[in-house]
Amino acid sequence: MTTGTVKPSQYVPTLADVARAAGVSTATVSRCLNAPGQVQKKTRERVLRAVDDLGYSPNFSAQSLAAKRTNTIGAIIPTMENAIFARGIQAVQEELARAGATLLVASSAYKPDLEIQQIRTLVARGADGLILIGHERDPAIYDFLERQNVPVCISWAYDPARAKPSVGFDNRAAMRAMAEEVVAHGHRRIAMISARQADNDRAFERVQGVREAMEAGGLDPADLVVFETDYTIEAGGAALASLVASSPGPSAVICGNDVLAVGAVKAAQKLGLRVPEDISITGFDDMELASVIVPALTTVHVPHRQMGVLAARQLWKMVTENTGGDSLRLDTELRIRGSLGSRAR
Amino acid sequence: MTTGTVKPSQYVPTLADVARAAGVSTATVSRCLNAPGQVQKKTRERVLRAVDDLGYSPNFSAQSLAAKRTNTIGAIIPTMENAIFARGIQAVQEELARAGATLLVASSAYKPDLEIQQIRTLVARGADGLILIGHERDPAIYDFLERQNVPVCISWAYDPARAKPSVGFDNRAAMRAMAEEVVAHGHRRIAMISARQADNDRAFERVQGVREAMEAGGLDPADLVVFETDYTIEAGGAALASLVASSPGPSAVICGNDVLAVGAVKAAQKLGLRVPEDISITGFDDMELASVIVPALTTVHVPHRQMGVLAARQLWKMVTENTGGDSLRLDTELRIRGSLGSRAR
DNA sequence: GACACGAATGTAAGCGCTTACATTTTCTTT
DNA sequence: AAAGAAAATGTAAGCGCTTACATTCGTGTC
Repeated sequence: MTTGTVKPSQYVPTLADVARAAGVSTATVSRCLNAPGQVQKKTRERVLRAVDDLGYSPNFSAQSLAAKRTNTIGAIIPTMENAIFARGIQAVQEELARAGATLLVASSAYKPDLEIQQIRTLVARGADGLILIGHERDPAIYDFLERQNVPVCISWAYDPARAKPSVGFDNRAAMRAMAEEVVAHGHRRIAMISARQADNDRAFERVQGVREAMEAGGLDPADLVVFETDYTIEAGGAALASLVASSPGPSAVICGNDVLAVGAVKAAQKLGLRVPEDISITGFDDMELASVIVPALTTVHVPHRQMGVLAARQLWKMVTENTGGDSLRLDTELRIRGSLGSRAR
Repeated sequence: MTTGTVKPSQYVPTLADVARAAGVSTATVSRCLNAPGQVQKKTRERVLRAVDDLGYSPNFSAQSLAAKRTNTIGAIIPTMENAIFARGIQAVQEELARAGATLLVASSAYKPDLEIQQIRTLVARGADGLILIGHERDPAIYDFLERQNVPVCISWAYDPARAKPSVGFDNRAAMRAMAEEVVAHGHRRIAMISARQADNDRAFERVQGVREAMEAGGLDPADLVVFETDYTIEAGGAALASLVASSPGPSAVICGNDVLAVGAVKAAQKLGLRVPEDISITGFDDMELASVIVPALTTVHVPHRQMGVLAARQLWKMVTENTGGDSLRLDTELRIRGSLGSRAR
């Protein structure tokens, strides 16, 4: 069904139209809108009425071209389809809205080159600052951001040793705590399902965390079998199937995130394995899914919303005060639930 | 940890700098970037080298101010935290990227006035077109969009009788099919957990669908108990608890979406009710959660990704060809799974 | 070799706004 | 009531780009 063909080109009023209608200069109108305190009440009312009458709304491009600010923050996340990013980014948006700024979201699908392209796009669109996930990326792009004078806040990671401030958690320590718990449950044959470490420093850090825990527990970290795959339920399931097919199969499988873990649990059950009696499985993130599944997932709780709020606040401060930012470490918490049991078989 | 204090104000090159460096006019540089065919190979190479050397990238605001287009589409969804919107919107983004356009996402938290504000913001930012969820909103805002000459495509709903083209599914028919299945399973005491109908035409349509199915099945639609609440797992659980506490309790609870249904299933189990032996529960959307939970959710499968792709394509066509758009109906499908059983008690 | 013609390039006028600076008005102060 | 200070408003110069129109260049034709 076609609802029309060619639309008439409507007239959109400009600042100058409002000024004319109100009998003032464009400067006064501009001030009415941006610094109402500077203009007399009587004039202001006249101008605002004209704004209303004409249905004027400012042109963003002109505004930011003239003012050299956009009040816009860009965020580039791996994907919106993972609820944890969606939730964190929702919090960022709400916090920025509170400060009068807008959020531009792009996703990189975990691809470094796509991420670079998105960064360039957002900067070209005049993002006043950027929220990026994880520290690791081509130094050239950091140079570019430096040159363009665009402040950056890293999230979903914490490492005060890096050049850019980060608001997040220590992926390695968090996963180490989880793995220590697994070791404490008597597990010796431990395997891990992870995202590709090469493109993802959080994944890398988490694997390191497991290795550290093994070492601390008297196990040989070289024995850790790491299966790298996509962050999807299906991939997690396939990974688990492949891990248990090997000999000797693991008694505990530590997953890089909850999505993988859910896939692993379902796959294990489909193979006739009982979780946790026959095999223990752990996750990371504590998304809703984790406590809905049976057995509930033992996982690492990450305060995604809070992280989003704090990252937004931090970055906005850097933008408005034109200062470098502070790094902020958030605490994660172990959530021990049904999917982790003591050593089996 | 503070990583810096005051940043030096770096110099960002402009078109004019590139022109000077390459020894051509700004017009030629502009053409090199936007219509390379119009400039001779030799000149083009010289210009592009200058672009590279200087690390030039165009200023978006200036560009769109001059060209009066932004190549930007805005989308306003109720929330990013519901995976189904995240998924649909991710598809929209990918499809638009393919066409060389960018997506701006805002969320309204299901609040009509917040949505209006977001619409105005996006339009002011120069969105060339808008994707909105559901048809129902203040006519004044449609007038505004008409006046601003911003094309709109509605999604997550389908109703060719409305003024704006929609790419989505028939919420009423889809839910009616689900409810007919419930009735066919012998259920007579049916209750529904829904989002607030006043603010949400999809919710309203779904309730109507259930009523139609009851009528068609010889039941009195007035007997339908509708419990309105937020779209969260907890709210779904609370709603279920309250429904079963009433007398006579329902033998089947139809939920407005999967999130509510998951909450309902968990709550029922916590109350010692077996699903579906003691009580049947159905959902809507077929999100991942639906097939992960035990028992798996009987629900209505909605092709969210495809919907996103088609809506994006439709809207972009409206924008570039400056035409009215077509409405497109997508099919939903019943997914009968473990959570629906035959009449109990 | 002069001419016409299309292709390549240049010139310059905006796009709609902000803001430094100039000017006018209003309010104090004596 | 005059002078000076402070507040309100106006003037106009950009911000960095696109694009209509003007100009120049290169080529083929006779």
